[in-house]
Amino acid sequence: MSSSGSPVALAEIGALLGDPARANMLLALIAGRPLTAGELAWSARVTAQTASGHLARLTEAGLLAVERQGRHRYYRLASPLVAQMLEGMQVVASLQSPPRYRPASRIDDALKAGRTCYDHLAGRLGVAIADAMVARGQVVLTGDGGAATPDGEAFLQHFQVEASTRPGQKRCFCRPCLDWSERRPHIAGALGAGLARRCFDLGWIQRVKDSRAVTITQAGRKGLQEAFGIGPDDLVVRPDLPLRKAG
Amino acid sequence: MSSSGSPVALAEIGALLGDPARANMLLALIAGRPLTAGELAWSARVTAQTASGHLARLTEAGLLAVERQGRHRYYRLASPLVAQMLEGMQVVASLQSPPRYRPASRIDDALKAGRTCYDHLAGRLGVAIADAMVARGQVVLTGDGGAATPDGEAFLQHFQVEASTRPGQKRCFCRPCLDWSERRPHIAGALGAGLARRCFDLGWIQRVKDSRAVTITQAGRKGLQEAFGIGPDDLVVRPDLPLRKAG
DNA sequence: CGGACGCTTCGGTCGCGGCCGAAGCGATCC
DNA sequence: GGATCGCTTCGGCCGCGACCGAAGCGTCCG
Repeated sequence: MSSSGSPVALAEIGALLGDPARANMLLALIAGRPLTAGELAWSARVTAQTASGHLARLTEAGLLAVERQGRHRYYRLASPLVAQMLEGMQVVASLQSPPRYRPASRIDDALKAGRTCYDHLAGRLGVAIADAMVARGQVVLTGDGGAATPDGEAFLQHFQVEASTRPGQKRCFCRPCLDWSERRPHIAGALGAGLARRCFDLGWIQRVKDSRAVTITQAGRKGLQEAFGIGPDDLVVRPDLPLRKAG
Repeated sequence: MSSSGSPVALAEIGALLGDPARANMLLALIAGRPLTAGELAWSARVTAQTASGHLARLTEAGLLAVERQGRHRYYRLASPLVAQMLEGMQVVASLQSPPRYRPASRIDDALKAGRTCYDHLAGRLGVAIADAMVARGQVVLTGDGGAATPDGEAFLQHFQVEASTRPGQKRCFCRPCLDWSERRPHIAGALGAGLARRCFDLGWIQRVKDSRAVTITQAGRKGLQEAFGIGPDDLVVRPDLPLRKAG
């Protein structure tokens, strides 16, 4: 009854995300692969009946979409906007007070290692490429923009990246995109998309079925080393924060 | 304990935003003006002692920053990222199930009418400008990019917008930015910033003190009509959704 | 110095909502 | 057909946390 947009609605979304079980379910779905109610119950560490209630609420709120298939029900995020919202919250969450628990991550190490972010690369791989190009003076990234240097344009031509390098057209050529898992920017825009496409075309990376994760092939390791100077060390997924004691 | 980034952290952020009182406080602060604990208590419709507890939690979580000034304590959002996160959630919230209550908004009508979004214009005004330029074939907007047409570049030169129109440099020249109050895109990037700056320089719009809201001057109404063909009707702030019954 | 004011801390009440066991329902398999 | 499986609904328990009254603390004023 008081302030802006829709105070009630915001609180409702917040309350929905405020329960650990529901948060776990949503995070499990952020990878893009539809999951059954049972799988989501497992990943939220609750019984099937509890999960069922949560899923009903999330679906009714429009955050999830559901599809029946035989005796299974497959749930997925209702829209990319939901994924985007979750990533925005993760960014803020990761800025929070220091260490904390450090819940060991598992399946999503694949996503941290490398994934697509719509049409460009993110995760450890995406950030490594961005770092390499910046370090070599091929690309400049600012707070909310970026550009290729003459050196960079030459490299792109040689690397055969297709991205209307003569910009001013169609879409943003180069901009930073904050990476929630690395907490540092990777390259988005036409340049990011062109780089990603070229890596796929060269067979350096492959999509994981039904997921946004990508894996680096043997050829990819060699190629990334030669083209960008990215070595195995640059592709190691580090834990969220350094451990106090070794595990 | 299961999936990605930081499941616990996400749930904590969600729980923080899940309480109507806290959501109201954050929304009251999204305008950018620091508010005292008492003002926030009022806008959340709770007593001072209840508000105090909420504010302590929000501050300790790193969402708010506080500054003592005499016997007052001024609270503000700790970072633009927090505002961004809230706007992202509002976008999702506004996509939710149909009408709902429609809590009458008041003070924030000013924000809906026109505001700055970092360095460019948003709200009804920002969207009206974007619509006008698109309709006149001066600008093309795509899902995540955009560009000026030759006609558009001529207009910008005539309108004396300073924005390294020869792009490829520094920052993204033109991209759409989803407007939570209008639910449609306005123009961001160097072009958006240049347009905003020019409107300020011409005295067409003025910043509201300590707020992101902007007001349109008398000269502005005339100028917007002449330069963009934006009439009074285009600047009317419509209710969140059309009313069922007229009020 | 006393009093008003802004804000926080403490203590106790109470209701919302998460949880699971048991039961119900539909689909699948043999 | 019966057995099994995936999921949902129902009912009851229980704990967390939002709320306010009262009291405490620091600041400003006359």
